[in-house]
Amino acid sequence: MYGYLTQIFQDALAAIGAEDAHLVFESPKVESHGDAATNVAMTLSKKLGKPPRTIAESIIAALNYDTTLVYAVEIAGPGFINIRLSARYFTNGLQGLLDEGAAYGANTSGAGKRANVEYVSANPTGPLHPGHARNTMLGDCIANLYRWSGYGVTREYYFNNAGNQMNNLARSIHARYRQLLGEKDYPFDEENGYKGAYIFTIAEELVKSAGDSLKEPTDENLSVCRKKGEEWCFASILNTLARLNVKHDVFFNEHSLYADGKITETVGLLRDKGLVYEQDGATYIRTSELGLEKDRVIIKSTGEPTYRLPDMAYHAIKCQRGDDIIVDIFGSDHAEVSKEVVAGVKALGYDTTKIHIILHQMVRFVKDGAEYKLSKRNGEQYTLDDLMDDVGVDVVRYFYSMRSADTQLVFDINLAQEQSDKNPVFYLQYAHARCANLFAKAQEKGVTIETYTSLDLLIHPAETALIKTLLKFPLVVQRATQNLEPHTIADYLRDVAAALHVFYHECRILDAEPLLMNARFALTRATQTVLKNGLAILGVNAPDKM
RNA sequence: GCGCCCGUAGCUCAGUUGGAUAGAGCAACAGCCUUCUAAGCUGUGGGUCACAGGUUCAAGUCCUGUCGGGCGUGCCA
Repeated sequence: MYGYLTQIFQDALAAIGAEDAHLVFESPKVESHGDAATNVAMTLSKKLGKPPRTIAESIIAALNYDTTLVYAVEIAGPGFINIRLSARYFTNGLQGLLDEGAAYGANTSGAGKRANVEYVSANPTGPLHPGHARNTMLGDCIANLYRWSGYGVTREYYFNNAGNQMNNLARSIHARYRQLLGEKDYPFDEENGYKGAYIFTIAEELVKSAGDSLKEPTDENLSVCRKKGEEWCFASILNTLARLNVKHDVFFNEHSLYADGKITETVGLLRDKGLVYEQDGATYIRTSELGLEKDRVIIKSTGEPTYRLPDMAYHAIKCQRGDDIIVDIFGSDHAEVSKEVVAGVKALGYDTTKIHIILHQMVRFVKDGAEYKLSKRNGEQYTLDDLMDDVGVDVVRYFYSMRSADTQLVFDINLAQEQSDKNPVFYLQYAHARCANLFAKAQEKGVTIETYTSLDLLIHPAETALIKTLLKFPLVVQRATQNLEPHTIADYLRDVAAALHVFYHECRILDAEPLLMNARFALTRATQTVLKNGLAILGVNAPDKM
């Protein structure tokens, strides 16, 4: 939107010998401040040793612009330069929007580059619960943003089907299996075991397929339980993700790191750097020498690595792949670990500046005004599937995408369940459906709109306000990508919907004069396009009817 | 104790990388449907931006401290 302005201002700045100035435009909150404003004169004050307003005057004097696009340029306040654009500037932009259509909002800043986004990465020890959705949505939307910025994107899922957690799963299943065979008092590890009802489901399937042949808790039988559990849980997770319309390109099994010797290799490399020592039978990494709080165990005295070590080996592999950007999504409980992993990978000599770690705060659930616990004492648990059943996929996707990652978000189950105007996602979808409905109505009446010819007629305040909002979309996408903040898309789309509703309310479309009707349909199509494209980034449907 | 994240309207949250008069939704109140979808629009009330200092032309935003919350501080992940 500020492309032309940037160009003419850069020329003017060069003319006064300040070509390296930091030039930024913003859209003023107050209408009397014009359509675009820059504080560049104030930022130059110190460097040039002149008062801001004087600098602003010389910039304006050096400014050459097309008067059919720029209506007025003036100095205001302490030294702001306010620019008022002419209607033509906006209608040109609107025409560009219509020409780009489904691609409007995309940019090519990532052309030829590759981004790897790792998210979800839940181990196959149970169904996904609503807390997992935050990680999932952040990752999925960020991956979408990279795609809109022209990157080649790989969506990756890292999982571990070995180790302690899986052993617990196997023992839990086996205990439930024995209980189902009639031994009601067969001991279940209440402290470490998985208490969910799904464990009974898995055990029941084992009873059906294997009878009582797995009765003894031998390594062999437990391994059958583990395998069955893994398959069941993974199927459950993939099914949930499919409902959410989340699809990964790569599933990376932690176990492969052992098979390929990457674990031993990584320890060896760290040892060569003098970063490894033994104590009390365990192997430590000197993270305290890498700027962190203390040293950490990477191999337990039992000989098993802790989660840090495979994570380091995994990230080393990710760094070797040649992606330009590597994104990891973690809950804030992984904050310390992620620092350790990055420090370790950096110590191995990799460029860790391309690793971006998104830490998100936890989600609290509220129902009927009180804290809602996802897992009950009796082993029953509220899953992400349950949540989708209760509120719908679009609501889930939107609610988890609408907040910044660093807020401790409160998920109000009642509000999400509300199929009414209280629910913010419907506000956006309704706006899109309204646009679609206008075209449907036009078709009914036999009105055909093939080309848009008279955009200059769009001069109603509600129309220009809407156009201005629509033209910000590419900038919003760019910023959201750069900052890895998908929630700004959700915020922006609310503005678009609000502007559309005002336009719809104040301007008749179908019964306007033919030329004006044509122009208003152009604006309607443009709005529909932005809503659809924006919702696509969030992965939320844009229905034609509601 | 220490580290990280946070504290903005009654509630849930934005806040354009330090800009002009701090915004939105919900909740409350008052209006608008014989007219393209009222899941909409318009208006009103609601704030010591946790608190105290500091940095500068300018601070919700940056720095320091205090208070309050979350998460870490495992040879769990």
